[in-house]
Amino acid sequence: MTTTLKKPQRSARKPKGDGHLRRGEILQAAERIFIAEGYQGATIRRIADEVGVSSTALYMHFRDKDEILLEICDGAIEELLHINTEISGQPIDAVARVRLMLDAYMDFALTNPNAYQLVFCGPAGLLSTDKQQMTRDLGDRCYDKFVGVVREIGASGRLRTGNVESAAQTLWTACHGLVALLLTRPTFNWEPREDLKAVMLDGILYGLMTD
Amino acid sequence: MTTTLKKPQRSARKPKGDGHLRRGEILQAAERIFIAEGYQGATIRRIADEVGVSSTALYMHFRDKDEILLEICDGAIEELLHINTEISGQPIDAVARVRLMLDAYMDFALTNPNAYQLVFCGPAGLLSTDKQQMTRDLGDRCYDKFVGVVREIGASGRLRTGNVESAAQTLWTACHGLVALLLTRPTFNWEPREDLKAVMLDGILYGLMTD
DNA sequence: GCGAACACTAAACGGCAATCACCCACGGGC
DNA sequence: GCCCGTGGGTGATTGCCGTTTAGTGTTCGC
Repeated sequence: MTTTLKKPQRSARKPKGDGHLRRGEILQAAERIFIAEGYQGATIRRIADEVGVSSTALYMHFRDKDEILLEICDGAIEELLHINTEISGQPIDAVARVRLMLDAYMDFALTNPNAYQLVFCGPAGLLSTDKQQMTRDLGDRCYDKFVGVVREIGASGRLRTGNVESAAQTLWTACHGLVALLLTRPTFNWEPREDLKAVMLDGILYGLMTD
Repeated sequence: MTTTLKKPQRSARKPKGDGHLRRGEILQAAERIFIAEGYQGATIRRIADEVGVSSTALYMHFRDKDEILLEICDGAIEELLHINTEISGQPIDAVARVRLMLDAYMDFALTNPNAYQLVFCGPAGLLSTDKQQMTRDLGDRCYDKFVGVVREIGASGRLRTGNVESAAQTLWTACHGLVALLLTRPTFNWEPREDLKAVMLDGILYGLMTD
């Protein structure tokens, strides 16, 4: 029991100079490139160059490329979860909380376009499902916060149509559609973003719930 | 054995076909693979193998890979344009026509998932804008048909909120959001598709227009 | 001091889109 | 009957990509 442990020294051994910093450096460099140039531009070699190490070195700290980018996305989504948690606890009308959440969701997408697209717009097979598990869990927790408030509305009989789940999924996907197309088709002749957000929120909340 | 033959077994090489026949063969093979395996799976080599020619031969008939796949998408979108044109001319209430169009749009996306994702969900920089010109034009004509009907509704004072353009864009993007997430996150715990479509259409039409 | 773990590297692998330098059967003008 | 331009075709190559392998020097616990 007390002997022949595989990794006892690993934790006992204090990380020396560079080792424990490297991971953070990689994440920072990857985030810069990813934000500036998106998924296609954030190649292993570019990131490694930015850090000043060989591309192989990245595999010391991450299993593969997607793990790096998804960890960046996780950071962003944690922010969203925090926002949702805060809104969910506010002592205001449930519909107002739903509106705040959806508004924050759209703002989140527009402020983190590359992270949002990677997580929510990525073609079905681009990222393998199991690698996304962590990110998915975070997203699900955001969704759960959201459903909780919609459930309140349903419990007080204010859902105009559908059940709680279908109403929540409709609200979510509608807002997703707006920001997704704003991001992926920037050359389209869009009305002002704030106008579209307002029309979307007014319309869909009015359409699905009663005051 | 016969002599003086360099490559007697070269029957693998296709008999010479006229240029335009070969072009059609390539499109058909590409469509099969594209439908079955999506953008990532439809590589130049796979398509060329399927046709039975070298990968280089594809560049005789198409400028690059995207031109092949976009031409497939164009065919699909032409169908949608045809459907929209038919609906647009039907002698029924304008709101009913809008509903039919949106319903057809979502059906189109769900029956042509890969084409839909390539055209409407593709990350901002995946396909260069100019290569998509033809496809974009087709999409715009579909949208124009749609806006035309929304304009009728606006002209008769039945828009509850926003102007014609923002209402049309809101309706379109909301429906896009639903099908886009249904396609890209197939493992999510969705309500039945038909239920979601109904709640979305009921909700958003009720929210944006009066009867 | 020594062996093991660590942080890292150069080189290579296989796959991708795209390009290059050819090759050759065909058909019209001579 | 011969010549030759041309269009459809090819294998080799380029230059990316993510990832793997084998190896190098430094450092640390013992």
